[in-house]
Amino acid sequence: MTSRPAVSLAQRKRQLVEDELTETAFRLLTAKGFDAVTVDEIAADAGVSKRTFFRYFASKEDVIVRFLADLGAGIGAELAARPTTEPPSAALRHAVSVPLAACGEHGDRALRAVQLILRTPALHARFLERQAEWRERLSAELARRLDRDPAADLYPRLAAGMALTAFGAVLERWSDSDGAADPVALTAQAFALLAPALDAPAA
Amino acid sequence: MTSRPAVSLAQRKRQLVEDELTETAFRLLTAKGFDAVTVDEIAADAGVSKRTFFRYFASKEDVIVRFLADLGAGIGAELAARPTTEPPSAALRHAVSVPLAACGEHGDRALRAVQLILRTPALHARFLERQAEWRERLSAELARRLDRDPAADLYPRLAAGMALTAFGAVLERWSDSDGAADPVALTAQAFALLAPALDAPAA
DNA sequence: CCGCTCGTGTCACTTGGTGTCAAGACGTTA
DNA sequence: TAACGTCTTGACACCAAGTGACACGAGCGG
Repeated sequence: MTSRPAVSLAQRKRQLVEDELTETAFRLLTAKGFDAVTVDEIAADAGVSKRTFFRYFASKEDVIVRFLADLGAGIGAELAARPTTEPPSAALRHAVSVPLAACGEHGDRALRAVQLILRTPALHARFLERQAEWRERLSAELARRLDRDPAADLYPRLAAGMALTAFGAVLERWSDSDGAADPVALTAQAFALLAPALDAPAA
Repeated sequence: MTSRPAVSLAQRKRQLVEDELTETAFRLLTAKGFDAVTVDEIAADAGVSKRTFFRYFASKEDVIVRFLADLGAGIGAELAARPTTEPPSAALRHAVSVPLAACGEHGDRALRAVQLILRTPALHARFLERQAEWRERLSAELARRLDRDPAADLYPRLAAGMALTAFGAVLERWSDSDGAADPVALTAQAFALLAPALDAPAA
């Protein structure tokens, strides 16, 4: 009777467990603080074993950070999708705006995740690690786009770093304002400041 | 007969233990890799107990990272020492050059520390954490210096981020070149690229 | 000489994280 | 329906990073 589902039952179960784990972790961690909650506690509360928790997440930090990490992972691809005619500052601004805008829309959930991350050293460290990965992708994409030699030329690396500096600054402002500030507007401001360096004629 | 020493015996003993621990950790970690060495091993090799190790260092990462962290901790102070008449790009360049030049002079030791840090995720993460602290100091100092309101103005935060982006990029190049590249020259290049944004007329 | 403080070692403990294995749920085929 | 292979899970043991408590000994002041 029921048509064969596009995703198997097993896959849906897996997704269910992951969601439950994320949900539970989120609730407990925001309520009690990162260090005051053990993985055992999260797992028990979600109705699975500790071992299962680690089959879904690489670390305790991962549950929270993955939230943002997934958003930012696409930055490199966003940049690649921008027309080559666009000056770097505009292309980077658009690439960075995508995850930031997504944050703004996700509302409360994303806000609390960001606040937790920025205020918890362990989470912040993991987040910075992810950013470093994004930076490498961005840098490579910029080098390709502008046909620069990334081994001899500092520009791609610095431009990628500047874009992510803007990203971090905007995220911080947004977090500190409890979501009141507009991420996209802040991004525009930041890139207006960076543009003179980003778009300077080739050295 | 011997005059009362400026530093007490106890203090010198403490320094001795710390140096021995650092030395041992450095040797073992660079030889076998970060994950392949336990704290027990380092402590035993240095002739103390694991407990003592943790009385000197907050974590396994700390032994190595403190190396660089101590260098960079002074960046904020360096900036404060620069004349106010200097444009931001020059002042920041000098502030950042100090620890970088120190790296270049320390020779092999610093180089291997940096390479270990940049290639080991756990160490890299801790290092990024430290950098975030430096950035806050730098940002506050810039705001004071230029009389900008750090709550409303993105400039201090972004400028500090740019300076540290340059710092990181130079460190990476230096590390990848096995110490062949000149850190100070690289820093000059980097800041030449950033200057148009750093020194842009006030928004 | 006595007592004090400080650094250290020992021991026990918590917690993050992993390897292993056996048991159950599911999909497939006969 | 029965049998088979795969995937996921829980239970258990285990390792290593940290931490707290306490007892011991060396140096120092009275």
